[in-house]
Amino acid sequence: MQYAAAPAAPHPREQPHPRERGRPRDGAIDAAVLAATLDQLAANGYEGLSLVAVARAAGTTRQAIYRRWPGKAALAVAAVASLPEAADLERTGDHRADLHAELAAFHRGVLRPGGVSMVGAMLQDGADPELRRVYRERIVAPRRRRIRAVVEAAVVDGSLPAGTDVELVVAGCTGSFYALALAGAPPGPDWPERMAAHVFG
Amino acid sequence: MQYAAAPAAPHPREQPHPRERGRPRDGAIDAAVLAATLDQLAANGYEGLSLVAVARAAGTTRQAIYRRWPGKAALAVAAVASLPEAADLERTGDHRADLHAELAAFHRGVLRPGGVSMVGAMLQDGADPELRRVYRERIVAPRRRRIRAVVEAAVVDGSLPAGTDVELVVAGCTGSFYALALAGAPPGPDWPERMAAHVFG
Amino acid sequence: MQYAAAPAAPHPREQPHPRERGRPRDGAIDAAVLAATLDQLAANGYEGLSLVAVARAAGTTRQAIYRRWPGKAALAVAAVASLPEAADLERTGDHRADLHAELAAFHRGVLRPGGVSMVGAMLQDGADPELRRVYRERIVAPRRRRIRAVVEAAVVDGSLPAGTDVELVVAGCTGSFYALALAGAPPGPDWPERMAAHVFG
Amino acid sequence: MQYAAAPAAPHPREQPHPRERGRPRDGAIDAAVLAATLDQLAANGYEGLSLVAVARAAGTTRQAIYRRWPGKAALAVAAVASLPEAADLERTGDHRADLHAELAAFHRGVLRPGGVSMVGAMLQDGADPELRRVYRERIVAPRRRRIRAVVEAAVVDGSLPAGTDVELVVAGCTGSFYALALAGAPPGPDWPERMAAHVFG
DNA sequence: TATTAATCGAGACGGTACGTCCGGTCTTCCA
DNA sequence: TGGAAGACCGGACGTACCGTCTCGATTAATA
Repeated sequence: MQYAAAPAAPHPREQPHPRERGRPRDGAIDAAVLAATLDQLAANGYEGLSLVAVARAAGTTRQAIYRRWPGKAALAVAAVASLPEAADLERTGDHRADLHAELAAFHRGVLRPGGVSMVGAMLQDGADPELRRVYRERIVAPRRRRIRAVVEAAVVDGSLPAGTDVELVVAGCTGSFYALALAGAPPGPDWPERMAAHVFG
Repeated sequence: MQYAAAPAAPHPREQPHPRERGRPRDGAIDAAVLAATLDQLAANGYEGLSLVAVARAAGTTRQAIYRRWPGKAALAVAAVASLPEAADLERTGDHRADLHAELAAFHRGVLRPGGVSMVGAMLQDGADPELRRVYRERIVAPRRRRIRAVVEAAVVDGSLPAGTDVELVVAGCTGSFYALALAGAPPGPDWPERMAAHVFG
Repeated sequence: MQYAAAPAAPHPREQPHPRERGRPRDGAIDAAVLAATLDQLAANGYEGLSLVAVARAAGTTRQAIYRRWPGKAALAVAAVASLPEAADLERTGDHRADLHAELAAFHRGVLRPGGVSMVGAMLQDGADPELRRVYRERIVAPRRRRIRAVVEAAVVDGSLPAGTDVELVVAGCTGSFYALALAGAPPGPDWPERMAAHVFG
Repeated sequence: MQYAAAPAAPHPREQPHPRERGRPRDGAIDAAVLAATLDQLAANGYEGLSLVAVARAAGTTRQAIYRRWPGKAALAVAAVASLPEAADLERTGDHRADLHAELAAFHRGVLRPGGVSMVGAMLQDGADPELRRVYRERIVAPRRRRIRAVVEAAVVDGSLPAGTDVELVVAGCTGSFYALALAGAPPGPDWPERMAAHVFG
C-alpha cells in the first residue's frame, strides 16, 4: 500500500436515503480498495487494472466495489482523486531556491512507486476522460500553478527577461523529467538543482 | 524477440535464415493489418484495440497477426513505428530554423493517432522491457540525437552560451510537449516555432 | 477433481462448503447442456462435439460449461452418466430371466448416443486417469456387480456347475457385445435373450 | 516405433503417370510416417492424432504426408492396414490347445503398446468409417475367423453341444478381455489358458 | 549434358475450436 | 441493508490443429 486516501473525500456514491438505514458501509473497505487501485494502476496501467485483482488485494469482493463506484473508470478516478495534494510551499523570494524546492517536491512525488506509470496511464487515450480530468485538477494543475507563480515572479522583478514564454518554461521544467524517463535515462537526485540552475543560469 | 518494423526490414520478425525458406509472408497482410491497427488505435485507443476487429478489418485472421507479432502491445508499437520516420533533415546552419524543423517533425509524429498513447504506454512499469527497448531505439533515440546535434552546434559557434546544460535543453524541447499534453493543453501548431524561439530567443 | 453427475448430487462439482454460498447454479443450464451434449454426441460423435455448439444449443455460454466440467472429455462422460442409470432390478429367482433383465438394461444403456464411443474412449491410454476412474466407478462397476450377483446365485443353487469361472462368465456377457461391435456386427435386440440362453443353456 | 509397416503395401496414392518422372518418393518416409501414426493412434486415439506430431516424430513435414494420403482419416486407415496380419496357426485337433494358441496370439497382439488403445479408437464414432472397415477386415475378421473355425470344429465332433451359439462363444472369447480391461482389471498371462478351459471345461 | 518434373523441407494462409480471463450484472446466504 | 461468495452473459486473448498454398533446393529420368 503506497498511497493514503484523502481522509476528507466524501463517500463516492451518495446514499439515496441520507438517513442511513440498514448496515452502514465499512469505511476500511473504501480505503483498502483505493489503495489497491492505485497500486494496480501504477503497476499495470489503466488497461491492466483488474477489478478482481483489486478486490483480492483489498481483501474484499468485486461487488463491494461496484456498490461504491459505477465501474472501472470511476474507481480509477476516485483512486487518483484520493491522492494527497501537495501543500503550498513557503516562498523565500530567492527564485532559484523556490524553484528548486518546487521541483524537489515534484521529484519526490513522481519517484514514488508507480508515479511515472501513473503519468503514463494519464497520457493514454484509453483512460476515461473523467479520470484524466480529475488527475489534472488534483495533481497536475496545482503543481503547474505553483511553478508558474515562481517563474512569473522572476519575470516581474527582472530575474528573467520580459518576453519570456512562461508557459514553455513551466512545461519544460516537469517535461524534461518525462523526456528523460522516456529515453530510459531518468535524471538523478541532483536534477531539481540542475533544472533550477538551467532556468536561472 | 524482435518487434521492429523498420522500413528496411519489411517483415516484422527477423528471419533466422537470411535466405528465406518456406512460403514468404504476404506483404499485403502486413500493410493491411498495420493500417487497420492504426485506425482502431485512433478510434478506440489502445485499450479498445481488438485483435479480432483488426483481423476482420484487414481481411485476414488472428493467426496471421500472431505469426507476425507476439501480441497486442507489440502490434501497436509496430503500427506506430511503421509510419514513415522523418528522414534526417538538411542542416541550414540557421540553428533556430533547424530546431524548428526538427520539432515540427516530432510534432507531426506525436500527433499521429495513438502517438501520445504510445508514449504513455512506454512510461508504464508494466510494459514489456523488450518493447520499451525497441521503442527507445527506433523512435526516441534518433530524435534525441538529431535535436542534440542542433543544440551542440549552437553551443560550438556561440549561439548558445558555453556552459549550457545541453541535456536539459534537449529534454525540455520534447518534454514541454509531454507536460502540456499531460496538463490537458496540448500545444497548437505554432508550438515548434514557439519552442525554437524560446531556446534561441 | 470430481466429474460425477450422479442424480443424487445435482451439481456436477461437489461444493467444498456443504452449505452453499453465493448464487446457486442454474439447474436448467446443467440439464440443457447435458441434453445438447447428448444430441451433438449422437449426431457427430465425440470428435465432432464442439463446446461452442453445445453452448449455443443450450442457450448459454462456454464459460458456464467450463464452470461445471473441466473440459470436453468430462462433459461427454457427464452427459452419458447423467442418463438414468437402471435401478437395481428385482430378483425373481429365475436366474435366466434375471440375467436377461440385467443385460437388457446394459444393452439399452450402451446403445444410447455415444455409449459405445464412450467405451472406446475409456479404453484408450490417453484418457484422463481420473475420468476413467469415475467412469468405472459410476458405470462399469455397478453393472458388473449386479451381473455377478446373478451368476453367483446360480452357482450357489447349482444352476451353474460348481467350478464355474464366474469372472469370465461375467466378463463374457458384456464383452461379447463389445467384440461384436468391434467386428462391425453389433448384436440385435434379441441379444440379451440370446446371451442369457447361452449362459444358462 | 512399435510397429513395422507391411512391406508389400503399394504406394498409397497411385502416381498419375505410371512412367515415373521427376524425383521419386522416399520410401523411408512412408514407413516412418506409418509407424509414427500407429504410435500416436495408440497413445492418443484418433482424435488425438496430430499430423504435425506425426510429421515431427517421423522426421519429415506435414506436406510429405498430404502428398501421400488425402487426410488424417486416410492416413490412419493406411497405418492400420499396414499392420502385419497374424499367420494362420497349425491345428492340432486338440480343440482346447488350439483355442489356447489362438487366444495367446490375440493376447500378445493386444498387449503390444497401444493395442488396447487401438481397439478403443476403433469403437468411437469419430473414427472414419473407412478406417474402421479396414481395421475390421485386416485385424478383427481374420482373428474371428480362426477362432470360429476352432469352435465350429468342436461342435462338429461333439466336443461342444450341438445347439451351441457359436457366435456368442467366439465373441465372448475376445470380448471378455475387453470387458476386463474396461473394468480396470486386465487379465494376467494365464488368461488364454483360463479362457480355453472355460469354453471347453 | 541440359532439361524437365516431381519430391522434400519449410512455412504462410484461412478457418475453427479450445481453455482462460475480465467487466458488469445478478442472486443467494449471513450478520 | 451491507458484505462475502459466486453464477451469469458477452467478449477478447493466446494456442493448437487441419487442409491448402507457395517458396527454394534437391534429385533422377529424359531429351
